[in-house]
Amino acid sequence: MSKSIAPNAPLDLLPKHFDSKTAETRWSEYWEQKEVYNFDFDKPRSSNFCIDTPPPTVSGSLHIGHVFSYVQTDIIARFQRMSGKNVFYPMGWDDNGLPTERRVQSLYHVRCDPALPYDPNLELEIPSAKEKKDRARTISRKNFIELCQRVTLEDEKAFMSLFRRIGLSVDWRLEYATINDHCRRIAQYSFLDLFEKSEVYQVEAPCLWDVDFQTAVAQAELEDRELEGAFHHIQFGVRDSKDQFVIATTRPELLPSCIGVTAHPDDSRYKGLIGKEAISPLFSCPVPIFASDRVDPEKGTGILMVCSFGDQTDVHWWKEQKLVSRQLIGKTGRFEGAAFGEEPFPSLDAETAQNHYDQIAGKNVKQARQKIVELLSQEGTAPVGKGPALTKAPQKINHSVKFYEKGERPLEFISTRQWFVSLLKHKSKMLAQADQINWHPDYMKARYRSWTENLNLDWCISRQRYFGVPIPVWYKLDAQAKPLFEQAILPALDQLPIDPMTDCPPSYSESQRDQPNGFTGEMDVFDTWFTSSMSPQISSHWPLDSKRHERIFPMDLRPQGHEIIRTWAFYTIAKALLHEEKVPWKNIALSGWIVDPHRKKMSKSKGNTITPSSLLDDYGADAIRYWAANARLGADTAYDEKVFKVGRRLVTKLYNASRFVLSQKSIESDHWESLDLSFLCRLKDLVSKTRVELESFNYAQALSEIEKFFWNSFTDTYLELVKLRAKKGDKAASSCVRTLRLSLKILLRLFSVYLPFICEEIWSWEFNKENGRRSIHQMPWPSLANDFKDIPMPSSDSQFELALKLFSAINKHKTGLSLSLMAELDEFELKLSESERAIFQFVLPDLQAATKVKEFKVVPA
RNA sequence: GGGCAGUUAGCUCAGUUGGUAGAGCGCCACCCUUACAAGGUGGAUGUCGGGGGUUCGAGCCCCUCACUGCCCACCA
Repeated sequence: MSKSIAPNAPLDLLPKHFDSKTAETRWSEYWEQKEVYNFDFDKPRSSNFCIDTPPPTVSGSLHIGHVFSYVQTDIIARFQRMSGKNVFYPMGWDDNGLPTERRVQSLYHVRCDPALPYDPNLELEIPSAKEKKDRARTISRKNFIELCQRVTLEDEKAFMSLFRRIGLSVDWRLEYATINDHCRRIAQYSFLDLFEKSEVYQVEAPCLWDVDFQTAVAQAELEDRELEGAFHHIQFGVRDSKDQFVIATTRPELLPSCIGVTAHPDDSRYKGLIGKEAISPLFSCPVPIFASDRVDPEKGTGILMVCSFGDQTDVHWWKEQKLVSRQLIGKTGRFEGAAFGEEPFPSLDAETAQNHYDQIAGKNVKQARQKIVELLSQEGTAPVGKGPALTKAPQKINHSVKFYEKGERPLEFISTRQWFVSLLKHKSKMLAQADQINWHPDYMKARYRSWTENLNLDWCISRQRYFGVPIPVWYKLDAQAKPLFEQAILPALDQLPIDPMTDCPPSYSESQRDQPNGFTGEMDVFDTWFTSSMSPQISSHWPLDSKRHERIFPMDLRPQGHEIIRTWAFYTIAKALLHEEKVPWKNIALSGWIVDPHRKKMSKSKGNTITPSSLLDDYGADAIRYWAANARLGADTAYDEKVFKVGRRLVTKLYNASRFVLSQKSIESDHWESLDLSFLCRLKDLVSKTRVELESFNYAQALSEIEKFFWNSFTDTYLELVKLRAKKGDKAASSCVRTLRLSLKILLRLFSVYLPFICEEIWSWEFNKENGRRSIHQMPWPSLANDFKDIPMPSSDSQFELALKLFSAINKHKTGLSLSLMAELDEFELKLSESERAIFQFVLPDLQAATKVKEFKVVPA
């Protein structure tokens, strides 16, 4: 604990320098021990301010971006707390999901194989680089999950220690991890509730599929990437005719999956073909030719092949035209076997088709493309004529291709059975919900709107992965032990959380698992957003504790990054709507990004991140917080170490000025000097202004005002003016010493939301004793009613304004003459307006003392 | 292709309802001054992205163009 210092301590008793590192540890422990940030569960909703803290993905990487946005939220939390709110400020860890799986796979060099039995004695060491060159070891799902939990536990500790070090005023009793029992219970209940409301469904249909991770993904997780591709011009024949036409495709390898051909209904070139059947080259497969206004006659050759499935439009045509499916690319991204001449692969020349396809089967997309282009280039492959079906050399183009945001190969549309949440039918409600939320900055709402308006797939929530919350469903098996997916068995609320792979459904016994007429457990887990979209309810314990829920939900503030509006914000709004027809929060604050000097977002994958710990060592937590507080909401910030230096300088100045102020002795008196009151008047304006700014989340503007006041008005002017008077020991001295102390007391509280460590340190020297030894962070925010009561406040700060102006003019004069500011001047001429002359007498004594001017000659301006 | 931001001093950024362009850093000069040399005082630095318009007056309002970043769409 900090050594306690008597009021009006001589300067030399106060430590000369501020040791930020020891102060950070000391005060973090103090706040924890004194429960300074604890939420009071007994208070009514109206007195609470609830924050839906983003649970960071604990994937091992800590970077300066984490510090940036979390500090911004902390400033708002601290302000609300000092404004009298009972602040609910939890911290969660988003630990389940792919980032953790990937980390475990690479750290331990393992892969999960759900078919393997659990090995309770598995001991894994972190392998050497040499061992990592061998094939990865396969382990059971349960062993794999245990490894994930081991890794995330370590990561969570590192995150927690960073967050404590930067002084987040989190109530750590409210900590959660999205894989823990409580979160699994809430996520699974969410599913049960949606199931009951018929807002979830399962369907076997073409879904977005990542062939590397071998899982379905949702529309929100897509990313377009610009890739080099090529238009391949391929000749098709027409059945019972000598006609031919040429399609253009970037995916020639899908030729064996061709299920149709389409052109625009108004395209005169192809009008005559509509309704006929096209014959594909190599496979001689007859497919219908139909018209569609989705075809752009300008693009390619204006006629194209529909495959199962090249893209979402193919899926659309497949459904619309009731085409057959000729899915050939399997879940691993390789072409599966097919028998040509049999349904669904008819062929007018089955033998040749099979011969061609045998050269494709087993290949991945890239290899298959190469092979098929090679085949199409052979003479005689054209359905009409004797040339190659590939009518000309491929034309290179750049086009955007859909990827899973974490994936490395383009997504495929693959038909699989997946669970979905209905969203498309709620679009208009989803848009209306957004209008009930205040967006900061306001223009960010447009991103939510455009995403919602353009949404074209329901939310695929099932993932074929391992480290996640299991979908709480079992299925009945028929007499052949085939699952009856439409006969889902759901657990009761009080059974949750469950794992259908190890838990048994009600009224069944474990011996019936996977047996004829028994049951089978759902293997899939939820999309991680399915759990994190419940973060407000995870905190409010819906539906388990309705009293708590009502006191916390809807929350007051959701802070988050603008890149996850379409995921986290969107899904959270959706869940609150579907579960309770409510909005999850009143406000959403979107923080900007940290960008590198080239204005690129800092991210681990780009390798341009900065680790916070060395910066914290060099500049101290308060200085780092100062940097974060400088950026407005929504605005991206260039990483610039100069700002840390400015922050450190502010901390030092605050420390030194406070040492001076608190070492001044004063006598009992209620006398106030006019100039002192004038200065307080200016401070009063600052107090009102900053409150307004902070209430609307404009922490950066408020800081700039406070800082400006502190440097220009307080340390550079007022303090210099009264420095000598303060030592006199009379009534006038008492007035300025009380003014200094009051100002400091107010300024420290204003700064405390930004610089909690230095402010607590200074507060502990003396002010804490006046208030029953409370932390500065438990003090009320400065207010006109409390801090200025019993002080005869003037109506304006004109006297101080004049003093500031004259003091600066005299300093300028001395500097111009290369004189020390302490140099004496015999005479100085002041040009004053009439109103200035009227108040000059109140400014004169301190001005004279501070400037050492023997005589002022006042002339009219 | 549609949309949202941004473009202000060498750098990073403020600029409230239209009223004589700002801060910090950097640079230069001066000052060892009893809270602070991890300091202080002062100085120089701008066609406010280009063009047009409204207005007595535009960094701010309107139109237009350019560039940067992002969001969304297209994806044969």
